[in-house]
Amino acid sequence: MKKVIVGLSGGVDSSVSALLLKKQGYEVIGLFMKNWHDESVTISDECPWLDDSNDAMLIADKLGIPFQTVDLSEQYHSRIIDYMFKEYENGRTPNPDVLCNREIKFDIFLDIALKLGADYIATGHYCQIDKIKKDNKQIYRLLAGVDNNKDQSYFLCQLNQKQLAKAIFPIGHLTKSQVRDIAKKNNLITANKKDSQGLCFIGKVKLPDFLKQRLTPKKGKVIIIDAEFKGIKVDLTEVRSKEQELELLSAPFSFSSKDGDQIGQHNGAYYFTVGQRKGLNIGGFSEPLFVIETDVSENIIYVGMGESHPGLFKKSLFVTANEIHWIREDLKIDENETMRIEFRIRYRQPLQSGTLYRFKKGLYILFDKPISSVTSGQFVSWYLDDELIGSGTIN
RNA sequence: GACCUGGUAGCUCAGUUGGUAGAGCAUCUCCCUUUUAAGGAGAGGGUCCUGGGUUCGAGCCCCAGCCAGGUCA
Repeated sequence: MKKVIVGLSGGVDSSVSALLLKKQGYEVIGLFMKNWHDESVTISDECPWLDDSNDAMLIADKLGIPFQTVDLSEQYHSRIIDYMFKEYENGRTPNPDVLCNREIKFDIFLDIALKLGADYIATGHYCQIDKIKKDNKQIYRLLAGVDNNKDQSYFLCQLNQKQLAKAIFPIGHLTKSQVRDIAKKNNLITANKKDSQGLCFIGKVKLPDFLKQRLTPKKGKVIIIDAEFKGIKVDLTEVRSKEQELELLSAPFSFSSKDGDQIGQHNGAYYFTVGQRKGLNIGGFSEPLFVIETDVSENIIYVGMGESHPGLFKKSLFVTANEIHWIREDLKIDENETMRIEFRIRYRQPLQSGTLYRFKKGLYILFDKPISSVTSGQFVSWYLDDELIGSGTIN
């Protein structure tokens, strides 16, 4: 009998995952990860993990499976929190939950599970794994969850073959409402529990407040860039190669404080991110203002008025060579090769179509249509149909 | 110094022939969502510059003053 260790979070998805594994005949063990202690930065009034671990325990009890708790907060701190602060400090916008899967759930947690003698680990993610044989080699495909509204493949975009080989996603073929129905029919106490939100393991936080723990407030200028400003237009007349064209199209704007009027002050450019609307605290305009660029070294925020301001849109993005990640290494393209793909640059974004271009320095994606708020530090993941085949950090 | 224009929610402004005020933006809350964002719904918020006067009644009319911007000497 194969042994599976399931990460029980105390939510309905992992509860049903454990239940289904049990019904499929696996030897199932529930493991609860505690990764965060500090309640001072969360918004919710109560101690979130205490309820969750309690629910996880009750589920394990109900299913008649062994249950354990592990405290990975030290590793979570060094691998996720530190990364987060470093990225924000550099003016990028990290995605800690993508990292959490790569570094915690499918690395440290996986190790623990293997040491406990597990054959697999399982989580309640809405995504699926498919196995194929190619050249006599076993290949694992990461597929989107059937529930189009809940597909969480994006958060697993940094996993590799080794990790996928050990992973089971028992609810990926179900919709959220089916999962809840199963939970109800089996009298699981988590059946009607609200979906978890906020940072994985930490919960809801107000980001600027969270960042203030380590990034000290610094007053700086907010400058408005006119929609007609010539520095926004990309001049392609002198372009000689595709690589050069893509470089220009994906480059960040290099505004200076003279390119527009100062309309206000902020408390630190690194608290803001491209595409952001709320929190600027500047009114008096006929349309909302959006951040179109932040300059952390000069501590300046550049904004534009209206959601269709040209400064919000990009035609291309770049991933440096060492940050390209292929889940399907057998499909990876070499230098000077291209590939038609679909992609998304954030969770729940509808898939966009575009073309990959691989050069020595890295990988470009040329979008079929301009995309708003392309944010450095975020992950782009690319797909063939519903299979996620690779990802990278947006430069 | 004279004249002109304006002083209405945090900001930018609208308020018809006088009947005790509105819009956008901002803010807050909720929803959505394993938080880059965005998006959706709702809410709060005004001595209508001050002091007089006319009127049953004034943000709107009259007078004086204060403040801001402008024009002319």
